Amino acid sequence: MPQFQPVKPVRTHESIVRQIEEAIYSGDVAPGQRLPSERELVVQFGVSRASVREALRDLQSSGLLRSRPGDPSGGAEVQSFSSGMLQRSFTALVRLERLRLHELIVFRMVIEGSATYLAALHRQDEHLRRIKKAHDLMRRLVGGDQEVFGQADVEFHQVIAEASGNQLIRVCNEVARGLVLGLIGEKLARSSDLAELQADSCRRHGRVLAMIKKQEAVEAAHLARLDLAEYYGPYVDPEEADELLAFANRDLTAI
Amino acid sequence: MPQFQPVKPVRTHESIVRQIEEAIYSGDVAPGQRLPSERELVVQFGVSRASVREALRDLQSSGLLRSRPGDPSGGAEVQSFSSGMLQRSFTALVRLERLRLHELIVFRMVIEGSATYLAALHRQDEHLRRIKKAHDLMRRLVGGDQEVFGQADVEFHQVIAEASGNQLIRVCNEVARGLVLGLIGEKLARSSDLAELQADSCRRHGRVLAMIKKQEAVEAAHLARLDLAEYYGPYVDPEEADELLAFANRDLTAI
DNA sequence: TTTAATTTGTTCGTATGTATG
DNA sequence: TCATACATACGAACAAATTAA
Repeated sequence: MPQFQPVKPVRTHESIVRQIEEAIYSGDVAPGQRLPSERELVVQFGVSRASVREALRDLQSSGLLRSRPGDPSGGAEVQSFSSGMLQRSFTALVRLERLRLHELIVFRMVIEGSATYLAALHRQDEHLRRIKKAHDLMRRLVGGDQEVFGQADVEFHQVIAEASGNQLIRVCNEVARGLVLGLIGEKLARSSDLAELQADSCRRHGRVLAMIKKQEAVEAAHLARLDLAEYYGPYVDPEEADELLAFANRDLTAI
Repeated sequence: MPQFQPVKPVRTHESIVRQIEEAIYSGDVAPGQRLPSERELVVQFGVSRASVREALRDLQSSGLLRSRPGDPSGGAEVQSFSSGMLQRSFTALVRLERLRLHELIVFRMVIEGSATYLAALHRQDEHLRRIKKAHDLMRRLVGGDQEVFGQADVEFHQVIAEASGNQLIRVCNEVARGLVLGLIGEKLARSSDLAELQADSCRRHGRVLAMIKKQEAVEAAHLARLDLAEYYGPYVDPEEADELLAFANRDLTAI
């Protein structure tokens, strides 16, 4: 007897999604290029307009396409990767599972620590220059608007993540940062001693920068984790804050 | 003059998606519960069925809903979180950016190393029992079918990730493993010296298990990274394999 | 086992808003 | 201003699938 495989009915829009996905991933249509118009796809796939639209909606939801009305230069545009889709998935995890801030910060420490470690090893002069530039900007902005200061802060971490040379780490870092700020961003901006927080942050970032410059990777990662533990510690329970500090110092306590 | 904010036209399906998302995230409808039927939603939202369907398609694409035809007990079912949506996002990153296997393995080492570290600290007896059980099963399956052996292997890593107590790390570990296996899974299954590979894997896993049992977290993480570096090393360029080994030994070389 | 009811899946036709030349 | 090509949205209808009487 032949071995039959279980089948499940394949929906119209699903096979459209699969074909378009494959066309994108195979490089048949590159980011920036455009698909045929909906009416043209109706002809090519031999299905109704609604089915084509549902397939396109699926692909737009997952960030691969973007379409807007009244664009005569073609149909939906293939998008290059953006962390938006990942952000949405992680947000679903955080909100569905009711994750605690403590857990997000541990994850952030894992990713940022590794990013910093790799950045210290692989950094180019150009990276170092951009990190230093972001740090200088932060120092000049101490005492000012938290929104603006935060942008320089983000740039600092972003360049380090880039310098790690690992896109998965870079993207995860970006997402993790967004998740944490989504939970306590407004609380942070309304701190009474904002200027002092900013100054502390600058000092700690400076120490990380120095270790990256000296290519002392383990210590750079340690300081990066410590930075996060101290920065976000006030927003979790005291015993959780202690656990964050212990996790930050993991390598040193082991020696 | 008042400060006007830029606006962008909001699509019909978008505001439907937002409302349903909010209903899910606020706990108004919990996973397992069902939304009203499409025709009922048409009435409630006051839009056409096509718009409702496009919104539902969006939410199904992001994994929050699932609907199937002919179920009189209600409409789309709210799903609990699954890593499927994350897997899809990461796959898009890997394929759009043409990521190399080396990069995936480094990411996997970061996550699995941290998971193992945390597991060694937080493990309960129940975790230890399940890890040991998975390891015993692996040892019995050496020399057998790689598919079956692989399942026990996955269980081993899965329990460790659970024992870490961090869901973000657990999910990332699951996804990262899927990505790597998606790239070299079939290559691995067709190895000539499969039994030897499996035996080596068992030995290394045993060492990790011993360190988790002794709660020596740093060494457990080190061995977990080393396991991956040695296991996947043959599938990347020689100099990349050396880099993986160096990354695995990072803590020890620093001492 | 059959039937009826309810649901999603799919199609067609039509009308409208929007951007480009 | 107009013509054109596009996405957006609506309404009605039928097909297919599932469940329960």
